Amino acid sequence: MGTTQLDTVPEPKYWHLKTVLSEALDSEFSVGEILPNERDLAARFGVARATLRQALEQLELEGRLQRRRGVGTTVAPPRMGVAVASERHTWPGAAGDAWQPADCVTAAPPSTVARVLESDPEDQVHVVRRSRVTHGQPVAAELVYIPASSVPDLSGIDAPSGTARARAVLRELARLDLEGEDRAVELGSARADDAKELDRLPGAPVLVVTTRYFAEGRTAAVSVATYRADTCRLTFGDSGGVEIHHDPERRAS
Amino acid sequence: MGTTQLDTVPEPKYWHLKTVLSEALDSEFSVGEILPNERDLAARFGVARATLRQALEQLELEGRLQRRRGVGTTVAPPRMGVAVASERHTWPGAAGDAWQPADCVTAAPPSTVARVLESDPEDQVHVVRRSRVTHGQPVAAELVYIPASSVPDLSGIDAPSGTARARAVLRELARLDLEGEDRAVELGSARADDAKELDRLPGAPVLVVTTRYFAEGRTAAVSVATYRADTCRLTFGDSGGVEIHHDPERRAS
DNA sequence: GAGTGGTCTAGACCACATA
DNA sequence: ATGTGGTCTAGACCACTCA
Repeated sequence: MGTTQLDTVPEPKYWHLKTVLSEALDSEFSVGEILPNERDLAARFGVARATLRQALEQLELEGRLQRRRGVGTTVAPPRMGVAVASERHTWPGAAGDAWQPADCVTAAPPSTVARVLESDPEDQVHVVRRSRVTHGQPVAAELVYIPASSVPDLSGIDAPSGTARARAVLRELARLDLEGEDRAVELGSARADDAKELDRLPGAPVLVVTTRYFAEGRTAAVSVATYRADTCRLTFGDSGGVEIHHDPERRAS
Repeated sequence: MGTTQLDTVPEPKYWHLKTVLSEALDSEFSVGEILPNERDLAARFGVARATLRQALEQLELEGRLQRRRGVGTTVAPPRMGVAVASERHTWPGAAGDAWQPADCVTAAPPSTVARVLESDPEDQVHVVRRSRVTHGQPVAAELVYIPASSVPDLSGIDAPSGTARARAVLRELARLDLEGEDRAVELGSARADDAKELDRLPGAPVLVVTTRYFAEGRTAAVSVATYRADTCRLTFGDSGGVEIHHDPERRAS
């Protein structure tokens, strides 16, 4: 009878915990600071460690925390803006892009890539591996799939693999007239190899950016780039993550 | 001595489980089919339910599965391509956009929004709520923050709130000359209100798209759109998720 | 070797949908 | 009423980092 209806929707403990921790992070901690370990935190809040971990996982997903096995849990800096595309379309490897070619092999593409390349899944393509580092931190790993038909004249290149070959293949690709680009972003989880390169555990959340490059009336190349979802904010457009100050009066010393 | 080094890195059970399930989904299940319940599956694979759930969670994150409390786990259809931006810049609410205005209130924006609006966090702004439905399914919820200075002449509008007011405010905003746009995409987790609108549980993974609209040399409006990360693939560029067929010969029958 | 986060277990109860 | 997924517990052991 007298039960006031305050508990209409009993909030899960981990959700409430997340809110409390989130506010504590704002007010009582600064970037880089180390939190108490999970067992202590769980005891302090009077919950099981698994419940506490559920809250921490969400905060890590949101880029508020960084957890490293054997080390501890630290307060993460704000996500960095990473420019993914500007108004100008350019080939991968164009002057001044943020990627560093690592390797190039010849292999059959995954079926999903073969489909957008409109090629036979059996046909081998060039696969250029590149990585992207920002502020001394690895933020993305990329595979560029290039059909042989897009780089017809590879006669001058003798390196069978390695960064030299990667550079050469991209240079050859750039001889085509780029007619357009097309991008898609979706959530994924890091494969074991990507995870290693991104310094995360396998299964870590990543933002997968798939880019199609059009030339000669067809899809001339496809890139699949895997960004760390915890540390990156992908930016599109000319201002690319840089703060804009239209009003000169606000640019005070 | 005789120990062959096969177990260099003992793969976690849930990871192996995820791989096995993923392959089973490809070969033995079709879209919409219901999987056995978690207790049965766990027993079948000889693991605890929590471990099985860890694998299912990853598969759901990747958009392979859909789980609903009280119902069961089903095989998800491929993610739908959702056009987020095209080469042409347009104001929110422009003719033919995919959003449906729901409401409009006046409130102080969150501090993060106030910062990009370069406004005082205390200043109230118009907040238009919109939702986006594709293939009969809610895919995104959006809040558009519009400073009063961007819609100076609201004299003709008497509706204090509701969809009528939302439409009117957007119409007024569109009188400004749009000079540019700026987008950022990052991973987030659904707030309680968004989760409800997206038919998900709070904390569900979402892709947050923040758009700045520039006019009159400043940021005239900011939109924060929250897309379901499990079902959506965000597309950028003119082809917006639609398959392109450059070669007329392939447009058979 | 001590301390951290990561994995795993075997239970229990709850909220929700459906019949 | 039954069955589903969601939450929670109290342990255990493992992999990793670092002093």
